[in-house]
Amino acid sequence: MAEDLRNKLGAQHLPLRDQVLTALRTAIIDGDYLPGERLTEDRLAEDFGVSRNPVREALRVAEAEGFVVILPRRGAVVASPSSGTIGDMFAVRERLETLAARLAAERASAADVAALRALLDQGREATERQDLPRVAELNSALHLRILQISGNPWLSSIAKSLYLHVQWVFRLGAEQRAPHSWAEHIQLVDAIESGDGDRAERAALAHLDAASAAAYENAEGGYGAR
Amino acid sequence: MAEDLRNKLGAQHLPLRDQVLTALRTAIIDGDYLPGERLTEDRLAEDFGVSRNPVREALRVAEAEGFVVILPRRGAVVASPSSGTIGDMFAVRERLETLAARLAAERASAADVAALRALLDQGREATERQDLPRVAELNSALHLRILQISGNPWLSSIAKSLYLHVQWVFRLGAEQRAPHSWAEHIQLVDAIESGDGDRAERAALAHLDAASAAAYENAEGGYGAR
DNA sequence: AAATTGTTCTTCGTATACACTTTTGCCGGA
DNA sequence: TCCGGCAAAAGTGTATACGAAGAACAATTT
Repeated sequence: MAEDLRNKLGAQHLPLRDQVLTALRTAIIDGDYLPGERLTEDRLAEDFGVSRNPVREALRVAEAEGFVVILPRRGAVVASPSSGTIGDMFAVRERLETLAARLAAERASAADVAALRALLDQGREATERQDLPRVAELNSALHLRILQISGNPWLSSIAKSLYLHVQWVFRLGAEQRAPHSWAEHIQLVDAIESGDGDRAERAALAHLDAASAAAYENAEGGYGAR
Repeated sequence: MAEDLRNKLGAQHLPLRDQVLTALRTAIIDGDYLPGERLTEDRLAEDFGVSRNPVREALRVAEAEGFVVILPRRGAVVASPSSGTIGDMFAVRERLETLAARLAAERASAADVAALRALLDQGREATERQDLPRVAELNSALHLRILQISGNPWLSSIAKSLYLHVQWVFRLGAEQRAPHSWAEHIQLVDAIESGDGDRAERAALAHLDAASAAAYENAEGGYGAR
């Protein structure tokens, strides 16, 4: 069986449109392109060094993901993360991530738990080093991993896109909460390891409530501008 | 603010890519393009009578929505609705739509309830006429409306895309359950009208459990083919 | 029969063109 | 000065063509 499709030449070829999409997302999340900013196709094409076509295709997906808003004949502008309030986002996360925690608890293998523990360690270390961007990154990695362990592809794909927005809100403000939340992560992983779905769900809920409260506090000043 | 952007001339112009996307989705949902079928850009362009560009852009979004799978350098094939099992889908719907029902109960205006009742009536009538496609359509319309009434844009947008897949599974099999489920819909709308969030959530849950059971029964034979 | 080579089909990206809309900036007039 | 309106500029939407590269499949050779 020549099942080496994974290593075929073309399979590892990342189409430009995907690279552009990734670059565009990170640029938006990192605040290089600010909410409300106009994104003309020519400008993006130049920024990324490609032609208009890959840019256009990336823009359509970015729109579907909610990172840009496209008005017919007027072009794309960076969406406002506040549109779709923070509270609404947390309400959905609460439903989704608690389910993920429960499923993960019921299905996690020893290897899965080990991977989570490893992330936990790296997170603690990064926290000690006060490396906030890294902490935020590991925070995302941990949650994404739990989603994946849950084994529910719908959950996983929905939450993945949702989580990019979480990061966006995070970066624009409450990054300093990340260290604080790390203790809750340990509770969550412990609960998953125990295999107790109810307990895992409770831990996830507690974590989200705390994060939500912090986000609100932090948002008092920040958003809604434009 | 003179935010009359909605009624500007160009604003009501539907770009071809959007029309193509809609047509593509319905073609897939209706089974005109079958799971596993190869979709070459030229073929689609010809089918829809447009050039390749709008097709490509529509394909990227369809991929993001999970209706097609795109393999680099090999093109797009229609996804299998079974990928991401039915059970997984219902698990997510349960979390999301119960929340929607609760929020809708808490926020529904009299006009909202009236709109739901109107859909209910149309549904009853279509059921009596044994017009199954129409019943399925109204079923979606009702659920989508509840989502919208919930007022949570995240919930709404996520569930909207999820619901297209629900329809897909539906059409490929369990369409005959729709009439049966109509009684549950009445319960649900009653609960929403009452303003009792808990009760609405319970009604939504009951509805989903019944739908899930029916889907399972119906799926025994059907999917996973190819 | 197995391996190799060619041929063809497609996708991917670029470039170009052009119609049509929106935006902008300028101008003259009140 | 401020206003309205008009014309140029900018930008999107769509179509088309072309070349490069990979994948699929058939033909050929070993």
